[in-house]
Amino acid sequence: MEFKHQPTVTLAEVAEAAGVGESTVSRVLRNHGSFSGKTRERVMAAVERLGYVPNRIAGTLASTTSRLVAFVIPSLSNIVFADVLGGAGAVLEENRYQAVFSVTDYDPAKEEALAAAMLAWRPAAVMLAGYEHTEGTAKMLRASGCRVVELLDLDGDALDIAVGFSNRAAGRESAAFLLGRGYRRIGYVGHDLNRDTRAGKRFSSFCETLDANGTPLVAHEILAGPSSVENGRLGLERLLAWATDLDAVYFSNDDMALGGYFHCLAQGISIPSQLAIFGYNGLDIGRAIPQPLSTIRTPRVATGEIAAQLIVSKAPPQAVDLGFELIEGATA
Amino acid sequence: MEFKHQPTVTLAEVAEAAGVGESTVSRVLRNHGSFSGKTRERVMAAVERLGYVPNRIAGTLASTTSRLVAFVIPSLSNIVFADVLGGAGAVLEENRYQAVFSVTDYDPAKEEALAAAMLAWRPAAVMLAGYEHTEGTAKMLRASGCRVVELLDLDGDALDIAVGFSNRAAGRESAAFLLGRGYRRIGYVGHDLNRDTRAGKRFSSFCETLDANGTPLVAHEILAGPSSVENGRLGLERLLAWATDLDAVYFSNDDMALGGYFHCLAQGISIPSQLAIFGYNGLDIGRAIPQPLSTIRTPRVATGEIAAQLIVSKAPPQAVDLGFELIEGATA
DNA sequence: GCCGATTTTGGCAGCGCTGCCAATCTTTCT
DNA sequence: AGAAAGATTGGCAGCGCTGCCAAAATCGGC
Repeated sequence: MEFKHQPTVTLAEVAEAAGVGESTVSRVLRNHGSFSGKTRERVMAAVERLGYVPNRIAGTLASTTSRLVAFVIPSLSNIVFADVLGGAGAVLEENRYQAVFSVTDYDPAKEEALAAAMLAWRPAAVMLAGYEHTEGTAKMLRASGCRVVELLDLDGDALDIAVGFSNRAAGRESAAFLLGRGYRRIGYVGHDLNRDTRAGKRFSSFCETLDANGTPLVAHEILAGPSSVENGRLGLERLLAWATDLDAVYFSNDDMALGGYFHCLAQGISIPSQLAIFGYNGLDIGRAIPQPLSTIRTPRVATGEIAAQLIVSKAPPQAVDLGFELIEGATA
Repeated sequence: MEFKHQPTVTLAEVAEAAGVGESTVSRVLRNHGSFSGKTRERVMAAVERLGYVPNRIAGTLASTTSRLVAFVIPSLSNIVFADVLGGAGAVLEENRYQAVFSVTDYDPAKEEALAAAMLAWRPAAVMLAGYEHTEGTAKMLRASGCRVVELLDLDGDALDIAVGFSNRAAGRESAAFLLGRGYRRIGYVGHDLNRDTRAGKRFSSFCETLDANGTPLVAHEILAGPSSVENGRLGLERLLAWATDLDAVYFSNDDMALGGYFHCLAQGISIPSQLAIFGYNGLDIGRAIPQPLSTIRTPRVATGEIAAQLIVSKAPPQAVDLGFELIEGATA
């Protein structure tokens, strides 16, 4: 059994107490339509006296319009999604929208199930990470008629709105930067790419760029789990165990790169002279370590904000490229 | 204007298509009550054919029971709350509950407004951080009749359910640990304590413990902004500028402590011989740095999980102490 | 093949609010 | 003062679903 509410004050009771009609109370409370100043006062007094809290469930049903925005994100422990959620949440709050979320754990099947559960709330919009959805998910979203926002990726075809940046471009520019600095024997340390397809896109375009330069990737180490500092450390340790003459390593993101950085610190490998390190995301912590991390800063909070704004303002379908910024730190 | 849905399939249409009554469809879909196997098949076929997605708004209204759980948290960029949210979200998902959230930015007035907005959704429970709420918030929550869970703090009186651990005990044990290691000239670097009252509790009981030992806190530096690695670095730099003979520094949390650690690394201050560092939270990254951070590990994910379980299982009012673990790293 | 017990069903009144429309009250203008 | 134009109101039918209850179908045993 679900939780059953104790009897609460209803709009009808407020109307009764204020000696006005229900619709009048509704108008006053939503500040919509016209009513006199004294009516307003009487209604507000009754609301105050009875401690009335409007029932949004009923309101949403009656108006068949929704101010819910559903987020279906891969993970919350990954700061990236927390940032996006935070950025979007702030904008939605200002506009009296409500954010609902669920976490897929990078599992497409789970994404489909959760998206379906979300649609049952008849949200104004559903926000998801990236373009890689099951066919069922895509079909369901299209049929739902609600707005769909795909976040943090622009390499693909959007269902409706897309906000983010190109991961392929990020991979490409990372490679170009390292090549420009003269590094030639480059390795890669990453986490599970089947699940994090955006990291996969970065990696493949990174490799293509190296190939085009005639200096293909020398070695890579891919760990099964999610990205983490510890996995980054471990990954670099393993990579260096057999690829002994690397001059630079590209990491799937800053968490991993920090792990690599710490490994070097602990092993006395000097950065960047012996080994250069390059990350992805531009986390704040990367700027606070003794040698600021060379990385690409992504507009995570802005992605959430813009996405929310587009929904709130009922913008037409579009893809918004927020770009990213390459940060020349001290590690590469 | 809010988003208006395109006409969707309703339960009545499914009933019509399947040639059964509405209540029968409802029973089959919720797997509740009795119905024959062939009826089930016919209903499911119609559902499939029409692409029916139940409307939870209507269902919730009709049943006056809710499977929404509202989170009112101070911040999402602080990993602590993201962890709690993640832990709770997983459990709620399994039980077909839905998480809704909003972010107060550590502002009690905003918390009150957001709590009110949340109650309008008639959630089964509201989860908040700690005990420090405005009187209005407390009154509203009590009157709502919905379950209330206060998280991450046990030093105070719970409105209904509390899940977490004692921040005062954490502060005390941190002090005792440092004293036990022989440190006597101890300083503190923290972030805005008026807003983060849990950090405030740790700090005050930390100081009390030092006082009781006859070796009061030597110096402290409190930064205005939120906790961050950069603020930790800056805070320690400032502290050491005038408190030159400290032998240990207690930080308001691991983010700050990491900043301090990096400052020492960059300045060639050897840890812990010249200066010991102690944090709070037990973030993973603290274990991946060359010298594992000495800190207190808090059960953040478990806090969320347990809180969600108590709500799902309709547990009676109670305070659950999940404790914490002091980690003897290499920095103190 | 009939009767009571049990399982399946359908009908329909709400859940609490909003949207629409008609009714009432004020103003304003001639 | 009388009429037209506006400004305020209240009534009430839903929004789509669930809960309750009675009706219909099925079952079992003699």
